[in-house]
Amino acid sequence: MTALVWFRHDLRISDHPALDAALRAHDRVVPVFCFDDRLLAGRHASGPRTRFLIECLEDLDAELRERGARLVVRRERPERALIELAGITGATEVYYTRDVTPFARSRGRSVHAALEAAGIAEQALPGLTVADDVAAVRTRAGGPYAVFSPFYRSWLDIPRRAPIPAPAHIPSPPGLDHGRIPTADELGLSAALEGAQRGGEREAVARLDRFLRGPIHQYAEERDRPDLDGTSKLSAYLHFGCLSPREVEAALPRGEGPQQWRRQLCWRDFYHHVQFHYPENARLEYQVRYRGTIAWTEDDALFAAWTEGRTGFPLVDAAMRQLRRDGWMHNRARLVAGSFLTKQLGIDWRRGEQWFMRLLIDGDQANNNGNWQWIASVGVDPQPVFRRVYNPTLHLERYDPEGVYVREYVPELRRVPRRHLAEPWKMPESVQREAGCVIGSDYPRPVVDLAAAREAALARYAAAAAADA
DNA sequence: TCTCAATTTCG
DNA sequence: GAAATTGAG
Repeated sequence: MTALVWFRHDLRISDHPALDAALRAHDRVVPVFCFDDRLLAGRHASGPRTRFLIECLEDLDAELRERGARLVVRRERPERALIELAGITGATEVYYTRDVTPFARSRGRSVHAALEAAGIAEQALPGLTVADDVAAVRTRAGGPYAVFSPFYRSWLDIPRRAPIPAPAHIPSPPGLDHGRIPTADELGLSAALEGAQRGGEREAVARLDRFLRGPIHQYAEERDRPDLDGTSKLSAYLHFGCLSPREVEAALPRGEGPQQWRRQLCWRDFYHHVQFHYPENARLEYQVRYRGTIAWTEDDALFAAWTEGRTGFPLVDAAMRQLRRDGWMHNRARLVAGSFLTKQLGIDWRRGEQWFMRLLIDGDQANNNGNWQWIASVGVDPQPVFRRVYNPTLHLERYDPEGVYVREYVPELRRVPRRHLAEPWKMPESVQREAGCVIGSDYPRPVVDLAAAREAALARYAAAAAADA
């Protein structure tokens, strides 16, 4: 008997419950990946992320080949491709990893209908999150969670399954047209980013090992420092499932750093929980009082200054240029950049969400949407608005004290003395000339006045809440 | 996972 | 007088 394993963002062979279950129940297994135009050209299409995906698939195919199989690739909707392949191979069942996003679920329903009509069985297995079935976690009152801390406490108590080792051999039917992984050119993708990470399970494992041997032990102290290499940079690998979150958790050593990092893994599970229970969050504010009530600023010039990293605030500009150069941004920088767009500039969080999705190689619907709603103060885990208006000047002093991060990504500021880095517009003219950084020509003047922008933001939210009441 | 300013503590 | 702590928003 033959089974199909439908890969999506679970591009690994280690701790893959669906692959494991298929191998246990069937003599032959056909691993399949479908390039779906709805994703490649959809609202959240992304050249950098698709490039990373291609690398993940090439690596997965190499791992499968070492075990006697090939990745079967189709440029077709899974509703069609899976039925066709089942017909050719005589497969009686399709195995896949359960997903939570609205798109994955509606596509899943189409696939389900097609498989049912064709008389093919299906098996959905866990593997997307640390805890199996995060959707099932309930508060005492019986509802889904909307606050992180209590979710975290419950999450710690969820029983965990043992990680499953990678299979040694994957028997696959011979003579199958396995297709080909398209190249970046064939998909019409623009040039690769300068600093992008390389996709694939083997690269992911190497990075995880490096992180676990060193930086994770300083993670509690260094995680908010974009100038240090203190974070795991595993987000893209987790997004594409090159790493199993459960297996990663099981591999963590003891200590405060690992514990803090595990808590970050829980944020990921939390946002998957939220995405499952509140699919409308994909487009609407979780907090009903802010739906359609905030008077966002429609200013394309300001938005462009933000995306291009020329707001005049060094930390924001470094963050936005890091995104463009590397397809990745440090988490603390994401919060500062997100706070700046939505609060100080007063621009709709959805525009920021979309921009991030376009460039982030770790761009993930559940996490990105959850974090944007969080920093815009319109989502779950609510806090008073004023608590999430971050001051980019103070954040620079605190989290990039020597200016290493800012100087790396904003070369105009490289020769600006340390004491003027946070507020370069206050540099005396002689120092500006000396540093080769004349404000207004070499580096932009600040696009807003921080104190006034903060007050305007608080007023904007207060007016929105009042309008709703 | 804040910010700002007032207040207290310490050398 | 600077640094740490506290409290309000």
